[in-house]
Amino acid sequence: MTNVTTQTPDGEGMIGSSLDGSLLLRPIRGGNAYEETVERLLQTIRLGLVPPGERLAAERELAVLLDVSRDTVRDAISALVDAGFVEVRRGRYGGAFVVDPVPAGSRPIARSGSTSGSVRTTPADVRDILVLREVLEVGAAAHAAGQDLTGTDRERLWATLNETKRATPEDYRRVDSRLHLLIAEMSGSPSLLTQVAACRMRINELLDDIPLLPPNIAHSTDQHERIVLAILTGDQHLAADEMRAHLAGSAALLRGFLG
Amino acid sequence: MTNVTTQTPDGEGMIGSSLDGSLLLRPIRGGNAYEETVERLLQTIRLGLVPPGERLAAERELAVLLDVSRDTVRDAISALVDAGFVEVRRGRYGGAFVVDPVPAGSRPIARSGSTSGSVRTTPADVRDILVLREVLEVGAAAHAAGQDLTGTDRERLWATLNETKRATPEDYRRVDSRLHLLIAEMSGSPSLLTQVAACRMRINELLDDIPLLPPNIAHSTDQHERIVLAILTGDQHLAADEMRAHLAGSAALLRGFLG
DNA sequence: TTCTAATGGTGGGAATTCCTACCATTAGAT
DNA sequence: ATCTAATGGTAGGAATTCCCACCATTAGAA
Repeated sequence: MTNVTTQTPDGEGMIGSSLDGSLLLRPIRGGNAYEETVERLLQTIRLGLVPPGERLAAERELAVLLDVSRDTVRDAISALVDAGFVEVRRGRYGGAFVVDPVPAGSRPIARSGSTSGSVRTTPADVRDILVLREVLEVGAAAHAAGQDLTGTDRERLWATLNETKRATPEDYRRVDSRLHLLIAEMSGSPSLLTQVAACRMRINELLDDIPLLPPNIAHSTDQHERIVLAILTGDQHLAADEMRAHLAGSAALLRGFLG
Repeated sequence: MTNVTTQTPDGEGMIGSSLDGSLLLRPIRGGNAYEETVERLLQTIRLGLVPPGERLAAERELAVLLDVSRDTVRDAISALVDAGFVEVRRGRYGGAFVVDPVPAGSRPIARSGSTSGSVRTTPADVRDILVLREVLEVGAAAHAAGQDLTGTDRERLWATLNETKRATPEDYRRVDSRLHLLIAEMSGSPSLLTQVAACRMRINELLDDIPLLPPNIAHSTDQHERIVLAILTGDQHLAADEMRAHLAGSAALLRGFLG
C-alpha cells in the first residue's frame, strides 16, 4: 500500500521496487516542537551529559540552542518536572536542576492529544538499529584514531575510561554512554556525534528491557580499555575492530531477548 | 561563549569542556515545515527518485508520508511550480509532474518573510559532513557486501551500475545518487538508508557549487564498478576500501573549492 | 452520454508555535 | 541595606501549521 509511483508510463529504468520516491518521503519531523524538545533534553540527562545535581542551560539559552521559542522550552521543562527528572529554582543562579539520582527507565511523558501509541519493536527493527549503530560507532572509533588528538583530549579519554572502571552498576549505563559519545566527539564531526547520540538513545530504550549482568560489565570495561588504547595509539584498523567486537556483545544480547 | 555548565558545584568528574549538554543542544529542526517539505520534494526529484515526466504522489498522500498538513504540501508544490521543477494538472490522474528535463542547479526558492539568510557553509561544515558521509557510506558498502543478496538484488545493482556507465554528464548526478542509495538499501538497514539519503542531500547542495568534469566521471564510474564487484563477491573489506577511495575523490574536490 | 472516482482548489476555524515585552525572585556585589 | 544582574513566570498578539469539509475538474468506466 501507499505505493507512490504506481504507474510507470515510460519510466527510464523501471528499477522501481523500493528506490522510488517513497524512500525520502518519510516524516519530516519526529513530532511537534514540544515533543522533540522534551526528547532532546531527556537525552542530555539520560546520556549523562548533564550529571545529577547539575543545571540545564537557562531557558533563553536553550531556546537559542534548540532554535525553538522559549515557550516551547518551558513546556518541555515543565514536562520534565512532572516526570521527576528535574527541579526548577527561581532567581539568579536558578534554573532546572537534574535530580539525584536520575529516575530509571520508562518514559510516559506525553501531553493531551498525543497520538504516539508506543509502537512495538519488531525483530526487524532491532536488526535495523543494530546495523546503524555498528556503522556509526565503528566509523567514529576509526576516525577518532585517525585524528591528531590534543593532550587534553587524550586526558579526557583516559579519565572517562577510568570512570567506567569504577562505576557502580546503576551508574554504568550513563558512564558507558559518556565514553561512547566522547569517542564520537573525537571523530571531529559534530553531525556524526549527533547521529551516534540519537542512535544510542534508541538502543538504550531497548536495553532498558533486559537485565545487565556484572560479568557483562567486566568484559565490557575490558573492551573499552582496548578501544581507547587503539585510539590513543592511532591504530584505525584496531580501533574499528575492537569497537566492532565490543558492540557485538550487546548486539547478541539484544538479538537474544528481542530479535 | 554559550558555555552551558558554567559552574560545577560538585560535579562528579569535571570532564566538562565539550561533553556538556551543548553537544545535543543543537537546532531541533532545519527550518519550518514548509521549507523542509520543499527540500524533500526537491531532493526526490534531483536524486532521480522521481524521474522527469513522472508524477509525484498525490497531495493527500504526500501529506501522510511526510507527516505534514496538506496545506503545507500544497505550498511546497506551489514553490516547485514557481521554480519550474514541476507542472500541475488537475482532475483524475492529474498531479504534479516533474518537467523534462529537470532544471539545473541554483535554488533561490523562498517565501515572503524567509529569515533563512542562506547560512554560509564554513570549511568546518564541509569537513563535518564529509566525515559523516564516509562513515555512513563505507559502512553501508561493507554491510551490503556482508549480506546474502538475492538474485534480484544483484541484478538491480548491476543494472544501476550500467546506468551510470551510459549516463550523460547532465544525468550523472542523479544516476550516481541512485547507485549509492541502492548500495545503502542493500545494507539491510532502512535507518542507515535514510541517513545516507539525508547526507547525500547535504553533499549534493555543496556539489552544486562546483563544476563536474568528464575526467572525474570516467574515474568515478571505474570506481563504481570495483565497489559493486566487491559487494557482489561478498568481500567486505574490499568493498569498504573501494568505497573509501571513491569518496576520497569528491571529498578532495569539495575541500579544494570550499574547505 | 452519464456516472464514478481520484485529484487539485478553497475557505474557515482551531491548535501550535513564535515573538516581544514585562513582572517576580534570588544570590551575590557594593 | 541597597543595588545589580541573571533567571524563571506571565501575558497578549501575530504567524504558522493543522484539520476538516466542501467545490471544481478530469479521465476512464458503464
